[in-house]
Amino acid sequence: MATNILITGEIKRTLDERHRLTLPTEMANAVTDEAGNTVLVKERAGCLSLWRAADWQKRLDDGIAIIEQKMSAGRMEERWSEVQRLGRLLSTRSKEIQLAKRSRVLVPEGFREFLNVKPGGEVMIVGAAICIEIWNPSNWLELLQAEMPEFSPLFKNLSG
Amino acid sequence: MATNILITGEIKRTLDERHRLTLPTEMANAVTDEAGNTVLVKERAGCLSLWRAADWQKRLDDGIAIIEQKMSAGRMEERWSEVQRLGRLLSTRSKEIQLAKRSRVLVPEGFREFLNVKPGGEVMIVGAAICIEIWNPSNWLELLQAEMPEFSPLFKNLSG
DNA sequence: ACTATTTTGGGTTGATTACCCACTTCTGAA
DNA sequence: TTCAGAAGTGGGTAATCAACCCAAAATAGT
Repeated sequence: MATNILITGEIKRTLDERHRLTLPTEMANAVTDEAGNTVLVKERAGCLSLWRAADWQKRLDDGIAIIEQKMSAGRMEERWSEVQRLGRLLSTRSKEIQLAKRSRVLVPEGFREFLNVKPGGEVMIVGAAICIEIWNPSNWLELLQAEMPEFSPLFKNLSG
Repeated sequence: MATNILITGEIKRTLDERHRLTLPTEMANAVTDEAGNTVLVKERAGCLSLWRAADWQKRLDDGIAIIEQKMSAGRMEERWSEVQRLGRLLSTRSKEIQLAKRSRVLVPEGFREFLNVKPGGEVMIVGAAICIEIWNPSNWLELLQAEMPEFSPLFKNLSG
């Protein structure tokens, strides 16, 4: 459950008929904190990510700090609505869950349309260093095609 | 019933024929104070919010403080309109209610048109950190589309 | 005061999910 | 190649909870 190890790897899995998905055990452990909690996040259309709840909290705190900083310059009246706004957006974007048997995710209602993979369909599970991402295969391909050109020269340099 | 924990979560519910709707128990507890009171507030067209009575009071007090501050600095004519505005706010914007058993809210007369959801229709219930909000689904979608673009870059920066 | 209508609380049902177990597949060692 | 253990998959079952329905209570109207 060490966090100082980067989460890596890419694997294809299928979503079962009940919207469940088994993660590679190693990855599952990496996104489960001491309390057994994980946070599921809507990243972009066709992509969800999973975080150790503790790590996510930290990221969130940083975000709040920035907003507070901005707010302190503004009027008191606006503080309330800003906090409200942040909370609201957080609610749509993320949800705390726990993995069944420590390695199976149930993709909850509301996250399903976002991922846009039908039960029985395939997803890509990708380690993204600090979290893992669950991709709709076609969105994943799209991203690769867009980003590979930048990545490729880098890769050439390293191997040359 | 701690206030230092953010209220989060997003869920779709339906309004019954009697203008009632059941909240998730956890959320219901979060907006109910020791005396069992909750305040229902007209937030904007298509959106109502629910507060622990004590928290709402605090927000009101902050608002009053600002108005007093403005008034003492401002001209006489502004006094009246501000006072008038405050009065309207107090009498029409919010109402103290209590949740029925099983965490059921009755949306009172006067708040119904504001929410603009027909009995039998659907609403989104959204945790907004310090309160929970009840949204007309189409207004909710509208807001998300408007605010998501500004929200996402903020978080992108944090992970980079 | 009695009836009709609305409001409120409580019970029921059906769908969803958590939990569990059994079967299959994969991996690595002998 | 075979075997043992781990990893992954599928599915049955029980518990949970929202939506619905109904009965009791409250309110209004005549």
